[in-house]
Parts: sequence; C-alpha cells; structure tokens
Amino acid sequence: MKENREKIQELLREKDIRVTRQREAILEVIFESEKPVTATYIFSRLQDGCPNLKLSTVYRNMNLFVGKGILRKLSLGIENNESYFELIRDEHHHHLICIHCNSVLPLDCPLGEFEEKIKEETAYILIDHSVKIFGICPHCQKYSKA
Amino acid sequence: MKENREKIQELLREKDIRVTRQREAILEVIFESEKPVTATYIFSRLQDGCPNLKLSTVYRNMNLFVGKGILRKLSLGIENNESYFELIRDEHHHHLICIHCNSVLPLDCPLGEFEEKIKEETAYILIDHSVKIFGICPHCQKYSKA
DNA sequence: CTGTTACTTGCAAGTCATTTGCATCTTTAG
DNA sequence: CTAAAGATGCAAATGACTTGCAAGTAACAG
Repeated sequence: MKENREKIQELLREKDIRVTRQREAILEVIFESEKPVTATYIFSRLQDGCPNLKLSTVYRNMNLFVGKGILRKLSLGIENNESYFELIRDEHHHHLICIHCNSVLPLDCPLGEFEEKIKEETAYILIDHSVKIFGICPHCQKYSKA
Repeated sequence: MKENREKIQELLREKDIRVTRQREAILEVIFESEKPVTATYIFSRLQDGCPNLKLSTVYRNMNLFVGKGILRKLSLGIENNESYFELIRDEHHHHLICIHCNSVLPLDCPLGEFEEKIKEETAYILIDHSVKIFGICPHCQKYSKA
C-alpha cells in the first residue's frame, strides 16, 4: 500500500492537481479497489483514516478527477441512482454487472465494425459508447435462489 | 390523435389498470412522441390539457406502467440524472444519443454472438444488456460549432 | 342510477444523491 | 517564510423522485 502513495502523488502532479491529504486518501481507496466505487463507498472507507473528511469533498474531487481524465463516471442504471467511478487505467472496455450483488466485471469491446456501419448510416459524429450486460454471477446463482 | 384514445383505453383495461383522465393524457403524450421522454417533459406537455395534474402523479404512473410492461425505463447517463421512458412496442433495440440535443435514435442490436461467448466464459446467467452510442447528430454538427 | 369500495389524485412534505456559497485552512510558487 | 491561489469543512440548496394522507373518482353490484 505504501508504494501507492508515491504513485498517487506523482499522478496528481502530472495532472497539475494539488496534493492534499484528502485527495491522496480518496485515490488510495480507488487504487485498492478493483471494482468501480461510489462516492459514499469511498467516504465510508475513510471514516477512520481521514476523520473529518466531508462527503462533499469526495464529490468535488471525483468531479475533478473525471475532468482530468483520471476517472471515468459510469451510469450503471442500478436501482438507486448512485454514480460509480473507475480508474481509467487502460484500454477501452465495458461492463458485466451482477444484478444481485452489483459487482462489476470488465468486458472487451464487441463493437467496432458496428460503429463504422452506424457512422455511415446516420452521419453522426460518434464520440463514445457503452455496453452493459446484466446478469447473475455464479456466486449469486448459488447463494440467492430468490 | 383521436384514435389513440381508444387504443389507450383498451391497453389500460388489458393490463388491468383503471382508466383515468391523467393516465390517458400521459400515455397520449408518450404515444405521440417517437423518442423516449422524461416525466417532466410529459408534465410540461400537459400543463394546458390537464391543468392540475401533478408531477408526482406522472411519476407514480410511469412506475406503474413500467411495472405492467407498458414502458421501459432507460438510464441514458445524460448529464442530469433524469430518467427517460419509452414504449415497449417491439423488438429489442438500442440507442444512439446526441450529446448536444439529447435526442435518441433506435439502433439494432449488435450483440448476440458476443453474449454467447460471455455466457460461456463467465458462467453468468445473462438477463439483459444495453448498448448506447453517443455522438453528435447532423443537425447539431451544423448548428452548434462549439 | 345510486351507493359502496377500492383505487387515484392533489398537495405538501420528505428522501437521496449531488452541488454550492462562504469563511477558514493549506498548498505551493517566489 | 509568506502571500495568493486553491481546497476543505460546514451548512444550506438543488433536483429528481417518493410518500403520507385526505379528498376525489372509477368500477361494479344492486
């Protein structure tokens, strides 16, 4: 975990963002989590480590990070309308969402040719897209026969 | 327009929903619109025709209609978190969304084989999916060179 | 037609996620 | 080390949506 601290500071400087205790803590939580997280998740994870951090600060920084290209905001369309955020580590991918436990898995992008076709047919300028597949993960298949 | 009234009443009876002035009016707006609509859009369209309709009534009925399989609720992930609703007319399809004017066009489904692959690879039970493509429509390309 | 009953609505207040104004810190460049 | 640019805490505001309740209305039996 300690190494993350360094990486995070470097990342922030790279992106011209001031290094504050709060921002380090927030990013640390995000780095430690494989799955996309919500602002309230981060907030609760930091109740101890960063005692008088406010939720509004978390939100403010999530927006900052999204604007700086560090995070991506997902609208997963899960029950409550909470937004999920994930690190932009990487290459383009999509999400497989378990509707029972809300866990999220990455998927490769199946579009490509399809986008070409759409571009030609509609004359839209295509900017981005998202593919979400909803299902029930093996674990929930076992343990929540509802 | 007048013919819709009949269809709507029939639809409501079919689904065991009481026929009220409000519900007819709401569905009429939805039937007249090709694109998915928001609750507030419906509400504003009915300010004249249905004077003391309340927004809460619109929401209540949107939920009812979704529950009865008349409408589908979309989470398009557009700026504000307003939900869009569309008639379930039909076959499975997806959406092409203009990020300037928020208009929505239907798209054919490009998955299929991809889902098969995912099912095998992950052992998830797949339930549903959504594909959204974001872009700029020809009209906005012309008129909003921002 | 009329009454009864159950379902709906209007209205107002309440949630819940997220944002914002402002005074008070903190970071950072000089 | 210090000033200024920017962050944060705090509290209140916003916006989408929901809910409790009393009054209104559809539907159905008679």
